[in-house]
Amino acid sequence: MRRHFCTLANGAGLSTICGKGQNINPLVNYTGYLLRRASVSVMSHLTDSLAQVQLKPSTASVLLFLSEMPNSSQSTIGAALGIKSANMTPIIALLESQQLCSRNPLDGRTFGIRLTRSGEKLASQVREIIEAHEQKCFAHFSPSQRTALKNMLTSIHDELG
Amino acid sequence: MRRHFCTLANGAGLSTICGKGQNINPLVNYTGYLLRRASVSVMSHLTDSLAQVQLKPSTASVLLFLSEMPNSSQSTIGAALGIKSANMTPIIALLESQQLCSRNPLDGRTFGIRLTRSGEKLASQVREIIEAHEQKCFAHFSPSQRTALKNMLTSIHDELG
DNA sequence: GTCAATAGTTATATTATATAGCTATTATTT
DNA sequence: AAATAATAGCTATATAATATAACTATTGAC
Repeated sequence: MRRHFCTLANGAGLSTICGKGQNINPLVNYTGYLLRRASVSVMSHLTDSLAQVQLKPSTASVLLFLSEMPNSSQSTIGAALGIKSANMTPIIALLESQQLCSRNPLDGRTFGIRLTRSGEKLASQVREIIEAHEQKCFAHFSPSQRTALKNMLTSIHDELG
Repeated sequence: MRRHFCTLANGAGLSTICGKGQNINPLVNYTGYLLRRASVSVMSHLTDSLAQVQLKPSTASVLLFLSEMPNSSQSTIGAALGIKSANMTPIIALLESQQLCSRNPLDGRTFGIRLTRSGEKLASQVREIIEAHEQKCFAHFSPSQRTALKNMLTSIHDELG
């Protein structure tokens, strides 16, 4: 079920150089392009990793969020994860239909969402899967490099916010 | 036409800390998550920027590629940019329908794609738009930080390739 | 010359986004 | 307290970027 995100000629990566020291892909000079390509690669690997528990990345992110922030409302989850309420609805509906969470009214229009026992169990599995996934994607960086990377990625998001 | 990619509560960024020094979003510990969020923010800004020339990011990337690698075949473009041939077809068809490129048979099954005069002109505009976009997204980093970031993003992609 | 690989196309599916419009409820403001 | 605004959630629907599978025609290899 492996996605073929890397389709560069002869299976080469973005850093591939051809004969005369000239790059195959002129877009690699753009940081935004490299960010996008890296993200697609990592998301593809994540999708594959999560397939063993039949979760999509977005659903898994909600599950993990709920595991650490129990009884959050849909709007709180969406605000934190950048998921609009219109797109939150089917995610929660799916989790609920699989008895992974339940909805408890907080007031007349708001529900607190809680993971069930099996929801918590699945969240633990997801945590393990993601640890391995992160290992695979980023283990070749030193701790200080990883910290620097995380800070830069955070600031990119915040700068555009 | 601005997309609302940042929907965090009170408009806060990923680095937001709440009362007790505890983070709102437990997922920010994952590098892959931060990479994804940063990429979505940047792509959203790019989409908005390219709207003035009525191009989508994928179409614009093909245009830029062709501008620097003229007479490439669809499969070559796709291999370099990570676009499958099935998805390449409508992109080239669109560019051709707008007289931005032309297809010249290289042999019985392969076409070399060349930008037309107006295709080259549009590519120049795109280059300017992207320079400004990159400036907006990454100007707050020092040159050495930007170099480090680009190297890390490249290695992430290559590591998974 | 046969067979395998490649270039390109078509049709279609999936995931993550987005908008607009709606109801019901809660909060604010006179 | 009544009127109005804001919020929570839902439905329907659209778009962009992926993906697969099946197909034709052509080229390359043994």
